[in-house]
Amino acid sequence: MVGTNPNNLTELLDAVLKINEQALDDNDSTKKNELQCHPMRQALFDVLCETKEKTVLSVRNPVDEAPEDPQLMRLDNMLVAEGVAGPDKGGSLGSDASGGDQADYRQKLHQIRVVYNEELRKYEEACNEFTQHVRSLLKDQSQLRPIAQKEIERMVYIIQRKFSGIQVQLKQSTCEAVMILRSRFLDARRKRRNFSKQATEVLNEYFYGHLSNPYPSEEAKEDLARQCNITVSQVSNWFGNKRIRYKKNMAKAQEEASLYAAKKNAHVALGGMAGNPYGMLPGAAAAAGLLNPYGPMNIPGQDALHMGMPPFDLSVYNPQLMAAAQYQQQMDNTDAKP
DNA sequence: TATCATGATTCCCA
DNA sequence: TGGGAATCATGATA
Repeated sequence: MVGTNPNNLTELLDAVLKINEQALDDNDSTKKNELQCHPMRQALFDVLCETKEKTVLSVRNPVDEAPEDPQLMRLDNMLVAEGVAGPDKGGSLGSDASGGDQADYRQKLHQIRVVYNEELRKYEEACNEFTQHVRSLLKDQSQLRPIAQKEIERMVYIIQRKFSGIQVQLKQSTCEAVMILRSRFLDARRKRRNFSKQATEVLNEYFYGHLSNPYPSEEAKEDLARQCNITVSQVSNWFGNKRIRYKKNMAKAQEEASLYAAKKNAHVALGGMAGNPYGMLPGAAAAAGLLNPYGPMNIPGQDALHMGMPPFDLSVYNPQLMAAAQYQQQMDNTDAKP
């Protein structure tokens, strides 16, 4: 409690009441000054503040019950994880998303980031401006009525809590926008897009070139993925599908196989032995373009292809053809199993 | 618009 | 955990 002389206090209260009665206004500067300069002014001010503190403000004390808002923390964490808040990570959908989608996703995420930061900046500006305004207003008011610094701080805190609610809304709607964007692009992952013709060529060449063991190693998959400009998991999917479908539709697959073998062999015939992965003899390779490369198998139209050609089995010279036969045998054995 | 082709997903198994 | 098999979903084509 502030130490005061009761007589002086009464005198000052009288002065205040007198001033109030006379409806203190801007023109009454003499009275104002009188009040401001009164030796007991500060003492009375302190007493009134203390009383006010005890009677009114003790009922609610929000500053003491101010734990960190868990919702806000969750939103903050999420925004940082998604790359909207904090350092710009560029956004990522994981390895399954195709390159074009990734870029599109990143661009849209960047837009959200820009809008979010802009709104956040505006919010902070407004919050500061309003807080400052209230501070100075209360400070002015404290000239005339008992407002302690503590009360001003409390008021500022209340204002900031209110603004915090707006901030939560902003963060919430930003999170929602990111979620919508994310789900849209993850759904787009299911959108099937055919690989380029070149990519299919590369994959088929590898498949038919390794028919005896059409299971590319991780390194081979990575290499194929690079060549085809697709992901390793797409390569795995492709080989998984290809093996199954080759087995299911052998006749058609064999036609395709002969096509690829012919293509490869024609290339070898032109280019000689250099770079021939199958080690085929050039002469036989040239013939392979006309013959069924999967000799031991039944290929539609095989007889026509053989017309006028000596009846020899190319697979003797071509490991690829041997491999095809082996794979065929393997498939037959698998199918024969109960 | 129906049908086929094909990339992706899911479930199960060794 | 990788692969087989079934299935889904969508693109391409007649």
